Amino acid sequence: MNVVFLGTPQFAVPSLQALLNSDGFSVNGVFTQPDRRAGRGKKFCCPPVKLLASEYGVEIFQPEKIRGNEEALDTMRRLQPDIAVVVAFGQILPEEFYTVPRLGTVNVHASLLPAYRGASPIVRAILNGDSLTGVSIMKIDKGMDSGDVLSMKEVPIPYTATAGYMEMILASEGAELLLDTIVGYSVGIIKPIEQDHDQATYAPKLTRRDGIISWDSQASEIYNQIRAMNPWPGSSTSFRGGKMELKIWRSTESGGESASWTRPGTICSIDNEGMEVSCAGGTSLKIREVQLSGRSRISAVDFVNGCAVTTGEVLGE
RNA sequence: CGCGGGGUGGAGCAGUCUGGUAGCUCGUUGGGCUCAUAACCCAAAGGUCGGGGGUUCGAAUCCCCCCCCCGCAA
Repeated sequence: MNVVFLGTPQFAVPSLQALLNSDGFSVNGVFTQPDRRAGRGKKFCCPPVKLLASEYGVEIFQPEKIRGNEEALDTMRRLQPDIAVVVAFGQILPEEFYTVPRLGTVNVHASLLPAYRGASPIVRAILNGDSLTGVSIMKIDKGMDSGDVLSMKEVPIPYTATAGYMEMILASEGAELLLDTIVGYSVGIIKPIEQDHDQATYAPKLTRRDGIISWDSQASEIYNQIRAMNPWPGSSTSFRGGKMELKIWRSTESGGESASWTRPGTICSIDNEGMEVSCAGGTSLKIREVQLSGRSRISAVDFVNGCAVTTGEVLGE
């Protein structure tokens, strides 16, 4: 079966790899985002999908925009795919494009649809403290992740999981499910099922603001935020009147309690595991790993020793 | 040529502007105190200050080159 693949970041790599490894499929072409100047020094940087595709000698296309692009449409027709697969491509496809393949175009989405439609389903699930998520394979339609679902697989979210970790797990689960699904779909065993649109929820793209910690929240909420914003954008807070910008990479919910009159953000105790910070409602969170801007990640203990942190100092101001 | 921060005993930092062979917290080792302790007290070990070159009587500190790490921005 001929396949055209559309994807860009690391999350899409396992799916492409699975298709390339499978005997039943022939990847005729790969669409991915153009190389961007990115990173320190603004060097050109290839999308991960491009690197993998070029390793296998697959034809690569990097149109700036697919919408309204006759050349891209002609290319798609020329490749004569039986099916197209989209995994975190980063562009909205026009109808005349995704309907070119005989079997249409399917998408791998990292949530149990219709929950968390949109750009960052994994992060939002962790942010909300969910213990269950999954991957869905659905048909692309005009809406945002609103197409008919072909298959889903549930995946538990461990209590300590970070977004980066779940992304890795879901990428490989998605790849596995993708292969089974398009095989089943192509022979007619799997039928598309319409989503319950009334139940849809949305996962908007992250901004840097989502990483700013408000200590006036429950410890559990901040704990989830710290996991969800790892590895990007990280959870940050200011310190010592804004002279220091502190990122918090790892915390544990010690179940500790702080006096309810303590101002949120106050470092109420320090021991050889980290520092206990008071949060809303008398809850507290143990900070274990931090990073000062311009420096590497260090343990909270090293931070305390190096910067002469004392109890009573307040984070977030 | 995107902006910026940093590389100092095992760890994390100060000292660099205003040159004079290095300091803090923690850790390590030994000893003491204690019923006892990741607590407390005393002592010790441990650094060619990222690398190279230059200026100087003298460079962690000033000048030039290189390597590595990180934050922002994308």
